[in-house]
Amino acid sequence: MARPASPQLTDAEQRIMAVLWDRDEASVREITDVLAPDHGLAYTTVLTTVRIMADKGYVGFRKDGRAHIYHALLSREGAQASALGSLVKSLFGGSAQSLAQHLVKDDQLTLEDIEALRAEVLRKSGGEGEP
Amino acid sequence: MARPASPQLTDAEQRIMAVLWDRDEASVREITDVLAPDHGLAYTTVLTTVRIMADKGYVGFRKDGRAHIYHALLSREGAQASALGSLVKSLFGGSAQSLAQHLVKDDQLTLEDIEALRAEVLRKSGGEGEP
DNA sequence: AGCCATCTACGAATTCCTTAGTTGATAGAG
DNA sequence: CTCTATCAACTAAGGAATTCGTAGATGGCT
Repeated sequence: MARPASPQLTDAEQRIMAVLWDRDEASVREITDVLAPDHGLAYTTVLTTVRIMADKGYVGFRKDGRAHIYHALLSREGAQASALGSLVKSLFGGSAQSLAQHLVKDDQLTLEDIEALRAEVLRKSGGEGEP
Repeated sequence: MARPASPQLTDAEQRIMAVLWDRDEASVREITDVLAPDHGLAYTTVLTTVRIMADKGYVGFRKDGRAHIYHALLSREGAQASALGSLVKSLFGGSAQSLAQHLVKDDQLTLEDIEALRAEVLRKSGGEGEP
């Protein structure tokens, strides 16, 4: 009857993880300052969230004087894959192609970007066992 | 001091919107049945959610006997752009190219898909003022 | 009418997000 | 050494979101 716990990173958690992925480790003060321009969250908000994330095992920390210095325990790639997968499924009918078309339509992918994607696909399917 | 209202569609709202976008209009019973295989939500859960969405102005409805038949009042494209934008920003450092590379790496975009994207870009930049 | 199925309405329980207020420890002044 | 200012952590509380059970209303069927 109650709301189930979120199976993947929530928005607040994502924001904080992004900071930790960018700089390997950071104090609550640093995270708050980095997030300030876009979100302007209170220090205690960030503190509470990272503490919960530590309880969940998403982040670890070491003590430096009084402060806790946090670091990510989840990979950026895994979180990206999870979030991307659920977005494709829920809003794009399971079609990654449909999502990509959207990016093109909004001018977020240039011709150069697409050539690079094409090269990547060819590299993958072309060299299939050759180091 | 409280959590601010979500600026965009939440997960539960997205699920329901996806159904309404697929079939123009639907009763609570229909939405519940469509969502059943993947999510198995109770009828009343769906009912409560669509009612809230109606309050927010996300969906409208007409009465058919006792039942309410709901229809979307938001465009699929707008929701896609909003969700995609925030995902790119939060997890991919603002780089749509990085997101696309991820799709390629996970074999979610085929060579054919990419050729189609390429054609689309060329069509856009090619015909630039011709009706 | 009376019964049954189905719908809406309401509210409880739980998680998530946010912040104010409190507590505790460290450092510096006297 | 004590007092105080500062800074970090912790606690508590409240609103938003999600889930579902229970109750009430309504229409069809015998």
